[in-house]
Amino acid sequence: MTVTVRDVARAAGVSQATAARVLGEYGYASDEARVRVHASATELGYTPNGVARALVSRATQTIGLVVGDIENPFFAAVARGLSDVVEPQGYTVLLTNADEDPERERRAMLALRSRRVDGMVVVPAPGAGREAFRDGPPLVQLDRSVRGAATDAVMVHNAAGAGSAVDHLLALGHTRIGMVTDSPQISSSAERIAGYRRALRAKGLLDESLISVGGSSQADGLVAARALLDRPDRPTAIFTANNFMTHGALLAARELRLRIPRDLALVGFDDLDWTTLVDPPLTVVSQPVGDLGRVAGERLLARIGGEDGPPRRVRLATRLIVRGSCGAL
Amino acid sequence: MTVTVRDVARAAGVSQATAARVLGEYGYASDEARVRVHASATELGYTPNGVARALVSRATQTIGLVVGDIENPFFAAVARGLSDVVEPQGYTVLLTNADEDPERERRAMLALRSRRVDGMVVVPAPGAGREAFRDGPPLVQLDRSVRGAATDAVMVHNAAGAGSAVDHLLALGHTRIGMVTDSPQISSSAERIAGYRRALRAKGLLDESLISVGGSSQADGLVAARALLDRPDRPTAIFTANNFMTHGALLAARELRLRIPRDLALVGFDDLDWTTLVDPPLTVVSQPVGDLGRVAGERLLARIGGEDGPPRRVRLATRLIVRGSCGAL
DNA sequence: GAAGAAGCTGAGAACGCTATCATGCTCCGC
DNA sequence: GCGGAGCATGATAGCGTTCTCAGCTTCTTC
Repeated sequence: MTVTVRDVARAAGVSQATAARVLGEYGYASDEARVRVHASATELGYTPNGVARALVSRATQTIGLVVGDIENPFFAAVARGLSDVVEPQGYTVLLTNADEDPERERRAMLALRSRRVDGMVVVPAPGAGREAFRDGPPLVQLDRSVRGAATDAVMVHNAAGAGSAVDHLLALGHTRIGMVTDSPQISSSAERIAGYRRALRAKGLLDESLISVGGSSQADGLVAARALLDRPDRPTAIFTANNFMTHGALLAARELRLRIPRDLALVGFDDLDWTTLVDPPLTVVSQPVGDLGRVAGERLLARIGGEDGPPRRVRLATRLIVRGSCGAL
Repeated sequence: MTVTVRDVARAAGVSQATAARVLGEYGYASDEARVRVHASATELGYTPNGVARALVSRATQTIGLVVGDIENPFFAAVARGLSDVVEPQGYTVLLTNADEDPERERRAMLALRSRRVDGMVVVPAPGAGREAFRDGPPLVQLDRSVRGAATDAVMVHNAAGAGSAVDHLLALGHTRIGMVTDSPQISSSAERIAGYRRALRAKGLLDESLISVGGSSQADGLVAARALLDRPDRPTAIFTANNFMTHGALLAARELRLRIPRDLALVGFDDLDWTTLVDPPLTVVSQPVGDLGRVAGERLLARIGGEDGPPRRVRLATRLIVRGSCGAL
C-alpha cells in the first residue's frame, strides 16, 4: 500500500541502498541518481516511515506528557509551552490524562514507555510512589515532585508565592486568614501550606483550623470554602491554593451572599483568563505557566541530548498581581 | 540496553519463538514454558517494544489530533473527549497545535503521517485546502469542514444555534442586533453567520454593517466588538460567535462603560467555566464540547476498524442557556 | 604509468517484533 | 499397531528503515 524506499529505488532504476542514501542524505550519490530518486519519490508520494526509522535509530522523536486533566487551564498552558519548545526540534507530544490517580498515571507511563518515547514530562499524581520514576527514559517532573524520585524537576517557588499572598493580606490588616487547598499529598500544595503557615506564624496568627483541604475540582473547592465560611467566626480573608479552589471559593462566597472585598478578601494562586472579568477582578499569585512547560521541555531536550549529572530542580518565580479582591485598590 | 524477547527467551531457556508466543499470547505453549517465560520477563523487566510491534502489525495504536491551540478551552475539551474514548481501546493521542495556520497544519499532518498514526482528528485551519485531506489514514474533521474534503466530520448545528441566540434577542424586543465573529473562512463561523442572517432577514431586520469580523484571539474580539459599539447607532444587543469574541466583547463593553444587560444584551456561542462567574452570568449557546471529541473518536475507531462507505457528517445539537446577560431573567 | 585517494554503487546485516512453517512428540480410536 | 489429530517447539522470513562494507570506476599525484 504505502510506498517504500524500495519502490522509489525501483522507479528510479537504482538500488535500494542508493535511494536510501539520497533520501536519508548521507553517504555518496551522483547528481544524476539524486535527481532521479527525488523525482520518483515526489511522483510516488513517498513519506518516510517513522516507525521503521525509530526502530533502527532508537529514537521516536516523541515526548510523553502526563497531566491530571488537559481541561485544566494550568495543564493546557503547560502542554502548550512544552510543545512550543519541543516541536521545532522535530518532536511531537503524546498526551495522556491521569486524572490525579496514581494507578492511571502508572499505566500511562507504561504505555508511553512501550511506545518508546524519547523522554517524558510528568505531573505526578498525589500519592504517586517513587518507584515509577526509577528507570526508563529521561523524565522531568513538573509542578510537583515526588519524594525520593531522582529526576529533574521544574516547579515554582510555592512557599514564597503563598507567603506573598498572605503577607499582602496581613498588610491590609487581616488577622483571620483562611486557606483552601488541594491535598497536601501534592508537593506544591504542601509547600504552599508551609508558606502560608510560616507567614502567619511569624505574626503569631496561625490557626490550623482555618486550613480547609479540598480536592481537585471546583465542587471540592466549593465544599472546602463553605466549611470555612459557614463558621460563626469565619475568616475575613481566604487564600486559595489553586484555580479550582479559587473558583469554588467564589461560588461559596456568592452562595453566602458575601461581598468581595467588603465581607471577604480573596487571593488566589494561579492566574486565569477570567480573573479580570469577574467583579471585582481577582488578586492572584500568578505563575509562569507557559514557562513551566518550556523549561521542562528544555531540561528534557538537554537530557535527551546526553546531558549528564545529578538531578536538577529548577524553581521559577511567582508574582503577586494586586487587583481588586482584597480592597487594596 | 533494553531487554528484548530474545533476552527473555535466553533467560527462560526456550527459543525466541516460544517466548514470543507466550508474551504475545498466540499459538501453543506448554504451561511450563509459560511460567518460565513470564518469570524471566518480570525478572528482567521486559517491556514490549511498541515500535517494533507497530512496524510488523502496521498499526501504531496512536491517534493524531491537530487543533488550533490547546490553551483554548474548546479544544482542550475536545482533546479530553477524544482521549476518553480512544485510550480505553489502547490508543494514545499525539497532540499538535497548528495556531489556525494552514501551513503549520499541513506540516503537522505530515509529521503525524510519517509517524504512521492509525487515524487523525483535525480541526481545519481557516483557508486549509482540500488536498491535505485527500489520502492518508482515516481522518475526521471536527467543528469545521473543508469544502470538498471527503472525510467524516463531526460538527454542531451552527446555523440553528446562532438562530436560537438571535431569536432569543428578537423575542426580548431587540431590533438592532450585532454579531462579532471569527473569519467566515472557518466553516462553523460561516454557518453561524448564515444562521444569524436568516433569523434577522425573516424579520426584515438584517443590517450587514452590524457584522464585525474579528480573528482568533481575545484582542481581535475586543477590536471587532469595539468597532460595533463605537458607532453612534450602536446595536442594543450582540451575538458573539465564539469564546474569544465573547471575552473581547465583555472587555469592550467594560471599556465603554456599558452596563449589561441594561445598555447592551449579550449572547455568546460556547459555554465556559467562567460564564456563571461574571456579573451578570452570560446567556450562551452551549455546545456539547466533550461529545464532539468523543463522537469524533468513535467515528475514527469505526473507520480504523474497517468501516466502509461514504463520508459521514454528524451534527450535534446546541442548547441555548438563558442566564442574565440579556435581561430575560 | 603506477599507486593511491576519492566518488559511487549494490549487497546485506541489523533493529525487535509477528507470524508461518516444518518437525517432532504424545495420545486417541479402530 | 498405526494413522491422524492435537500440542509444543525452533527456524526463519518478513516489516521499512539505517548503515557498513566490499567492489568498481574515476581522478589525482609523483
